[in-house]
Amino acid sequence: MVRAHDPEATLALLWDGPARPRRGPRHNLTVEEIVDAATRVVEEEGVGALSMRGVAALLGVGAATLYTYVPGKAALVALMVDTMIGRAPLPHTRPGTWREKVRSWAHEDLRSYREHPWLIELTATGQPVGPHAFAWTDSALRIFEGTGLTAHEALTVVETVDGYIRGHAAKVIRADRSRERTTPDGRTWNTVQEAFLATRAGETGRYRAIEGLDTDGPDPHEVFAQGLEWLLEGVESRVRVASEPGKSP
Amino acid sequence: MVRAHDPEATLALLWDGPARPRRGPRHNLTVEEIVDAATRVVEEEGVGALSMRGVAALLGVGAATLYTYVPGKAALVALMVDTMIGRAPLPHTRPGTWREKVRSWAHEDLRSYREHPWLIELTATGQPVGPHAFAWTDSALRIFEGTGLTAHEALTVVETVDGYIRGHAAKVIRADRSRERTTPDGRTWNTVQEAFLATRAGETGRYRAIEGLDTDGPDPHEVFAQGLEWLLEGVESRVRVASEPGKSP
DNA sequence: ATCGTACTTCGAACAGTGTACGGAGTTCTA
DNA sequence: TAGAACTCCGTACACTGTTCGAAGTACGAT
Repeated sequence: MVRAHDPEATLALLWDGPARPRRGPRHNLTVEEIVDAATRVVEEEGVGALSMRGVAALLGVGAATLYTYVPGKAALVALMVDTMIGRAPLPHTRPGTWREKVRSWAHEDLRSYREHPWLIELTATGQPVGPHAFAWTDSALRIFEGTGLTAHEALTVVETVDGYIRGHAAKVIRADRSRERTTPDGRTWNTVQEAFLATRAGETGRYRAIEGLDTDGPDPHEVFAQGLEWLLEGVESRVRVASEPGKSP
Repeated sequence: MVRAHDPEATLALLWDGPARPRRGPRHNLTVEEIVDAATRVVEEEGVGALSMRGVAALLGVGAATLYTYVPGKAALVALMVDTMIGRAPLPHTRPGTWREKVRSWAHEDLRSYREHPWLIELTATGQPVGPHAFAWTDSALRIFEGTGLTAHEALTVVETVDGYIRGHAAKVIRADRSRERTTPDGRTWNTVQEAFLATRAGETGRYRAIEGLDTDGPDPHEVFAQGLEWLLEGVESRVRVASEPGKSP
């Protein structure tokens, strides 16, 4: 197979699928089977458990065999991510005004990231853009057709919201994990840290702003929802200006 | 030393420093020296190059020695991160209105993440909260003293903006990297991908929204700045309501 | 029908990784 | 002055992604 550190090989695989060879023995596996197996691994055991050897073993082949299907682990991850993006509903097909469409896309996205945290973890490094990601962006742009925004402006909004979602998805996932993860003696990481910080926060009037908090901090999911409305309010004022001069209705 | 997978040991080290032992030979190193060395490694060679063996070698000791100073790699990372946070100026000391303070904190933060990408990469997993992070949050809350927002509401705003910044910092860093990283034959990853996608985008009217883009997409840094203003506009409308009834001026 | 070539499969090896263990040497306390 | 408590660290364990080369297979061209 082609060099591992060449994005071109990964792009070709993402967009055109495997090149069918004209000689030699038949493949016993397909790229899809490998992607499925790898996805099963991260879904059940987390990103840390994803290894070429592990995936190969799951499929009953040797580790080196995978390299005839896929240029390397990074490409496999890119395939996993793009496949997953392909499962999400396209944003422009959602009902309602542009604002309702964006809101429901954002909430659906967050839900999906929480359910499949590996999606956030594995896209942190930045994959080559696959066909599903590309089509998704095209669909997101269409949300703003008829608002008077240029394509450039619409993409600015989409990227803004996407960045917002991903930043907060990471926050929510961290909170989820610290509530799930336990110390050897059975307490959660969350309670350990909360208890520890409580002893420090009360110290003689340092941190006086934090003392003003009656309860614990706000729930990350509520923060997400509230902040999203603030962001959309700002976008809305921009859209109002764009639709004024008498362009599209 | 104490168990590696116990956050309590890390918290104690972060907040109280190393426990001074009453017997045995003196230490030849300090925790700070180790944290400095580790920071030097990630600063110069990236997160991928951070290893206990590497840090130990830099300090002229055996790898196992580090474990008498620090419970494990995760704790070392937590120390690195909190130390770095301690170097940032406290947000409430910035000049101007609350909005100007938030804006300058956000831009300064992005600049810092770009300069030290490891900060984003290493905080993705979620560290225990250290004293500098805690003090930083306290300071951020003070920005909203006198706005009529409750501490709870103020923290919602702070967390909202923080999530926004981090999501977009990740985006900007990815863009930076794809502009820097080159294939064996000298082209950047960015140009390779752009060229590839150009051949696909032109295909017979699929992706018609993307075709509407005259130039390349917007610069991630501009997206960040623009979206931040939108977000702050939404927050401002909330603050206006809070300051109306005649609470604080 | 045969030969060479392109191909798949995969064991082995390379250069790493974090961390546990146990022995040797050192320092302070009782 | 004995021994406990400590530091230092070589070694080992169970891993990682990826490359290489040998062995076997299927097809295209002759």
